[in-house]
Amino acid sequence: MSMIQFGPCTQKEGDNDSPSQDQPCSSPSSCVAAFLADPLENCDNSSGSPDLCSKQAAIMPQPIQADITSADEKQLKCIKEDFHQLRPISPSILVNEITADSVDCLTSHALLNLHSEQASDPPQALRNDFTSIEETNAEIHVSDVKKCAITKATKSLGSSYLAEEDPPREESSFPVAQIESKVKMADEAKDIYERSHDEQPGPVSTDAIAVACSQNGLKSMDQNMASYPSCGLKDEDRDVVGHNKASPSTLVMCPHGTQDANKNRAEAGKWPEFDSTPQWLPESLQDIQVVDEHLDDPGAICIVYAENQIPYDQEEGTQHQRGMRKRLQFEAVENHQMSIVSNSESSATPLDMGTISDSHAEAVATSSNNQSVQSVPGNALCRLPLRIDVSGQKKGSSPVTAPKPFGIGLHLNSIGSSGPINCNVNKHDINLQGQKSLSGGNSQVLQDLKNQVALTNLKGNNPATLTVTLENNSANGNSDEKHLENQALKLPNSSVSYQSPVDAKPLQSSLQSKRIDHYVTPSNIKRPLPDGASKTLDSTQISPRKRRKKAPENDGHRRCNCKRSKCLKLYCDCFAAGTFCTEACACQECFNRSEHEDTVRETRQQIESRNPLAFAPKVVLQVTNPQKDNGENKDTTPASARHKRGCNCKKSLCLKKYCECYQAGVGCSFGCRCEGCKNTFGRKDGCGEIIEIEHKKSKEGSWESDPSCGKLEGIDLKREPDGTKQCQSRLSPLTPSIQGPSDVPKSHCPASYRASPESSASVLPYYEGCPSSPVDSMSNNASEQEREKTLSIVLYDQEPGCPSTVKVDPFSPGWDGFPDIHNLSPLPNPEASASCASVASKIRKPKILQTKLFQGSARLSVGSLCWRSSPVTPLPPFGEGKLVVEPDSDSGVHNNREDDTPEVLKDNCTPIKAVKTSSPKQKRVSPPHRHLHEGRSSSSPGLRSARKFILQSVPSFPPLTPYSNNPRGHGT
DNA sequence: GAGTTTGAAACT
DNA sequence: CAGTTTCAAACTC
Repeated sequence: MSMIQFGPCTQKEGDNDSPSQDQPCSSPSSCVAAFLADPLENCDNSSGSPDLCSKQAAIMPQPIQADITSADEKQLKCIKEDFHQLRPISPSILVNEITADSVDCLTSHALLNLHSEQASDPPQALRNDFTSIEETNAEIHVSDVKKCAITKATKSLGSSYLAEEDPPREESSFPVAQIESKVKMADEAKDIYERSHDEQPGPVSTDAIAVACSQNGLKSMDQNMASYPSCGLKDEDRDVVGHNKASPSTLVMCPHGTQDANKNRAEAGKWPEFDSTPQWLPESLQDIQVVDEHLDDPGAICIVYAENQIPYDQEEGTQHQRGMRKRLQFEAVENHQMSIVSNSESSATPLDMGTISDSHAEAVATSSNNQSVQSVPGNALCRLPLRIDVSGQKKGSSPVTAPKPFGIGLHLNSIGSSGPINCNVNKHDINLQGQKSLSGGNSQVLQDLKNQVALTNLKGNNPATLTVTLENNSANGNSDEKHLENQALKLPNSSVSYQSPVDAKPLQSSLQSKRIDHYVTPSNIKRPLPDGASKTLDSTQISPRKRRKKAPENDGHRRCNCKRSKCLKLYCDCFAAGTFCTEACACQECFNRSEHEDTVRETRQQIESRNPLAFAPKVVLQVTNPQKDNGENKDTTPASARHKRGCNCKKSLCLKKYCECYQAGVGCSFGCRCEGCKNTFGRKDGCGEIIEIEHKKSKEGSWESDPSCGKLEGIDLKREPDGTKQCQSRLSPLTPSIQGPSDVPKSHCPASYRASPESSASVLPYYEGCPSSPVDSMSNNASEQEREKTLSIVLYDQEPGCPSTVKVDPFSPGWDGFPDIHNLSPLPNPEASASCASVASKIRKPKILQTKLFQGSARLSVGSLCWRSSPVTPLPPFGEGKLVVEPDSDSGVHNNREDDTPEVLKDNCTPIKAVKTSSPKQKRVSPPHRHLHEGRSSSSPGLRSARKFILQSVPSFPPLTPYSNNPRGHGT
């Protein structure tokens, strides 16, 4: 079918001459953008003016709107043709679906529109379309999960349709009321459009979303097209299109680079007549604007979210008319790296998926308010590095390009937990909470949203807080969801919270860098929801104790139980998470309420003054940048998560939730000062399981006793005076595994992990993306163990430095999720270094190389990720964690950006401070750089070769560079 | 459910 | 910066 049109999304390998133009569909979002753009691309083919069509359509960076250039007869024709072709497919629908599923928080609105406006479209058609889409996905690199999401979305649509015709068959489906509201909104938009149309034929205001497809326009398109089969255009439609007057809901996706945008802007004045682009955009597009403004980030996709589109029922009227837009920029994360799913096919990053689906759900939820959202695709992890462009939001001015997402972070304290998806974007804070099963606790959710919004406002500077929480309602989850879950992470609950660090600083910094940190909070992990946690109960009515017990699980949101801190200290999870306490909290004398906003703000500031990172995510999920998402990297996993500061466990062995690392479901890192670490997610040694082997040999009693240890031999764990473990490698530097090409990749994974737990390690917690989730691994213990052995050994060898010995200052600038090679090298103690030196030294490479190695390993080691977590490791009761996905450390290498460090971290943490914060008590030896050098020099050829291999095999991470499949863009 | 343990956060 | 205290969650019984 016409679906072929979408094919381009994948990028034409051959066509990618102009970076700006061709954006690889590295990430779902990007794919989506491409998707949208595709139709236009077709134009290219036909018209011969490739750039024009596609660019116009896609480009539209912010100001976009105006981009639509003069109507070229030819183009018009082309457009018409394209349109005609698309028509059958109902591109808009497709877009909507895709958007909903793939784009975070973007599409819900569009979806609604669909329901309201496109009721006429047969669900089946949609399904068909989706099917086509799914087919297309392969090219697009959409993971299966995503596909599922799409499918689900489709179903949802279908249900929606049904709903219109036949009221709510499903609770989760869009209620008629919503539809009506949507219609109403559309009407309003239309009115606005008309008015504006009369008033402003000219350039589109910043608010207006580029693609002039107003809802009306879409509607007209859909409705009117029928009457104009030939071209599907009507005068009316033309007008709509031609006038920038994009309705608030207008969404534009522009895969193209800024340049194009500028170009379009220049032409903006011409608008009118017809610019095909806008018109052709699907409705969904109307709602969402995706702009790729980043020159440096070819793959990055910026999504603009019109505030007015936020479906808050309450705010419908006002918001619609507002020119403010919220822009989400999704960095096209290379799915591979992030890909969680075991599915080889899925190149899509879990994050993306989660984001998408969540967004979808979220959007729906938002629009519907209390309505439950059904189609939340489950647990897909959102690894998508999101970028929210907050800058432009408040004022509606042209959106400023948001800084590339550094990553996703989990705040251990983050409240958001399971279930709800919160997208708080800046001022308006699009705080959407979509719950799969909204049947209950809506009020609570609402309250939470309010709180968050309030909080966001409170944060003021805070550019944006996006919290996406995917809650896995196994109970309620439909098969699709479950399916997604399975594919995705198998996390019981995964939540992604995207939060700006609560404060302005981060914001500021982000503004500077134009980036925002993304925090992912798998709250689910941390605290699985109990069944029914409907927490509409008034907390006050419940005894503190009861509440306390209940609180944690509520609707997935963490509830505090503070008694003395007044919820104004970091002890308070709510406060720490940057949210207000809710009724569900059992806290006493709580000041963390909207009523005390000022107090809260002040307190926060105070705390931040003390520790700039206080509100930063505790766990950083580092996303490797998939440079090339050619589909080659399907198996690579993306990221790793580490507790920034590291834990300091003494007695819990990092096997209990006392341990923040464990709680967050991440392995301990070098930054941890824990003693006797047995974190099943990964040991701080970096050696992870590898080191365990040595335990037997090691003198450390605790370690020796560790049953888990001993898998691997050849490495000695040595404990440092401070309790940290040192590992001495007895292994020969070169192990067969290393040499073996096939093994190399896997082996790398661990290494990466070890390399810089905090820094760049890009290994995601197994649960997140590892195909071999704990469960899986458990099933495959034998093989897994064996593999681990091999891997561990290899890793060891490859490890730049003795993992255990190497300590990275979590807070060091490099740390922030970026692998700071600087930090990597050092051996804590001479002895350790010496012991490790033999091995490590051989391994060591230039910082950059190491980084790449990590990245590569991350990517390559889907299995490796798993590897970290012991196969046997039970699924930890994940709690909420704040996971931040940060850009690849090494991205810097590829990246033009000078500093990849997340803004939050960057700004707030000076090295000194960082250090201070990170480890007051920990004994860390700053890594002697010399070691690094020595290591390099001494590195054995074999090792070198191994690394080389790694580097070669692993696509460089374009940290900041857009994730594009397009090789060109990376310049690798 | 009460009490204990634990480790982060806060304080000195 | 290190040590101590406070705090609330996690855990145990």
